[in-house]
Amino acid sequence: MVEVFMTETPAAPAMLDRGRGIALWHQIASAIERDIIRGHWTPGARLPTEATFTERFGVNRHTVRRAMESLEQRGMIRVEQGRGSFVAEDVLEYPLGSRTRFSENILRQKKEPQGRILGITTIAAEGAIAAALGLRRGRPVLRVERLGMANGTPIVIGTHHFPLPRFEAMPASLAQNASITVALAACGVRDYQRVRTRITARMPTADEATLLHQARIRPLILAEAINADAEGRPVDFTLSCYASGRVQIVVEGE
Amino acid sequence: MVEVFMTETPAAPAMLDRGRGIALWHQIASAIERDIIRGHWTPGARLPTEATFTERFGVNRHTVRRAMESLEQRGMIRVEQGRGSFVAEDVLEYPLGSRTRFSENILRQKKEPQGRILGITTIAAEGAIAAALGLRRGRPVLRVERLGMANGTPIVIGTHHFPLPRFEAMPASLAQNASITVALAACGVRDYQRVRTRITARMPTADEATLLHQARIRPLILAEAINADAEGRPVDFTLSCYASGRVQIVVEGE
DNA sequence: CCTGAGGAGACGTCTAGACAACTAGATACG
DNA sequence: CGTATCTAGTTGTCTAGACGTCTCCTCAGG
Repeated sequence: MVEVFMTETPAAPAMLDRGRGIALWHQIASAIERDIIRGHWTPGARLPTEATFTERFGVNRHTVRRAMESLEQRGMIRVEQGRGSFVAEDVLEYPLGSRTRFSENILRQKKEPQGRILGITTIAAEGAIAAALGLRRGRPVLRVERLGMANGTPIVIGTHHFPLPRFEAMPASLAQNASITVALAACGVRDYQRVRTRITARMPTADEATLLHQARIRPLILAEAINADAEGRPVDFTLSCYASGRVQIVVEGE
Repeated sequence: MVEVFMTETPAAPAMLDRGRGIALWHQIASAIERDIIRGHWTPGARLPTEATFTERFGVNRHTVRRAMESLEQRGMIRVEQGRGSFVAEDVLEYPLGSRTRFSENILRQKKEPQGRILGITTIAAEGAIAAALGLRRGRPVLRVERLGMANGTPIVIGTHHFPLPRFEAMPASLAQNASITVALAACGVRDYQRVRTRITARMPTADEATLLHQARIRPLILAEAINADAEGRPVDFTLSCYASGRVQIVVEGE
């Protein structure tokens, strides 16, 4: 996770009004909230430590902890033992339906979708991949690893599998536009639909945690999905890893 | 409010497992929760004091306070400075619509409606009463004060005003059945509808607080309503006081 | 170069005391 | 009999210290 330390000083100790009927912890919470709303710290940014706030506000550490607790209770910040406190980030709602499209999902929530191709390799389809795509084991498939982002914030790592040679033109398209939908169109698949999605969760690898800008202790949401073309032929078998702290899967009735 | 002190002892200090990785405050909160769920304390009952729990569990008062705070956060209990902690009570949803009927509202939420007539007097209609009922000032009206309950718990004090002599048979009916709807039917009004409802809030008098089993610091929700018969003639002008901690008015579009 | 251990930083828990603020009940006075 | 005051009970706030637990980074050894 990208952690930002702002240099501007937030609310000064002078702001605290002892004996005015408003608890110190409440004043401190309000001051921190004001700075968050004012943009001193952006979503995801790490807040100063308890010790720092203790010094700044000139109060006991437990008083600061009481203030932080109230902010966390309101969903404004996130406190993690051993790591620090962070400004809460918006949780993205990610609907999974028959016509799931990454860019559309992101645009619908007024965010800018971006994609970055992490790697393209050709592998032999085995096990679940072959089964899902209806291929004989050993047949070649194009494996595309893609990082999906919303407003520059990593959201999902998608590992796609496309049968070859049908989709051999994919790499050329992806080189110009990191959109799976556009690349599929370039290969003659102008429309496709979700056949099935399976959702589970697991802990991320170090690389996945780094790519998704999340703590290694934060689980991933995994979605295993099959997409088919208009004729019902499987075109894509995808394994997606979502940053669980930042994405919430919404499964609607189909 | 009726406050009940159970004689049975809840979770004993022996239940606490120090050094087992589960925080003491969490164990205490779970023990209290278990006793609430088990029925040791009924909704509305006052819980033992912080000092009592401190003794029972053999821990510091702040540890107990941390446990109580977590229970309050989950809506399981209600903590009031200077008074004590109470088991939270279900909040009754009370819809106000064109066909508001006390008994139907209560039954719809699977509770047993009860009524108790507090008093019946004849007064001269003045001010708002005369205006609302379309009467000349000074005309006699029957004033009926009624306590509405759900499962024996007081919900509302309703002060009804019925024009005389049209409703002179009301007392006889109410003597047998404390139902306003039944009494109106006995006087020939088989159906009626809400004309208008005005909602506001105020602090209760000592008597009202006692009747509604609530603290004097807890405000009342007031509803001022006019009901009319099928011909549109006003039949009832009602002032209702609802226990705000136990009732939530739901106003639907008409 | 990779892995493990150690140390430093940061939050979590528990104890303890003191005083503030609120509430309820009892008592006294008009 | 009603009102005001006082006292005791109960929760709220703030301070303070000590130690536990988690995380991350650095360094040393294989």
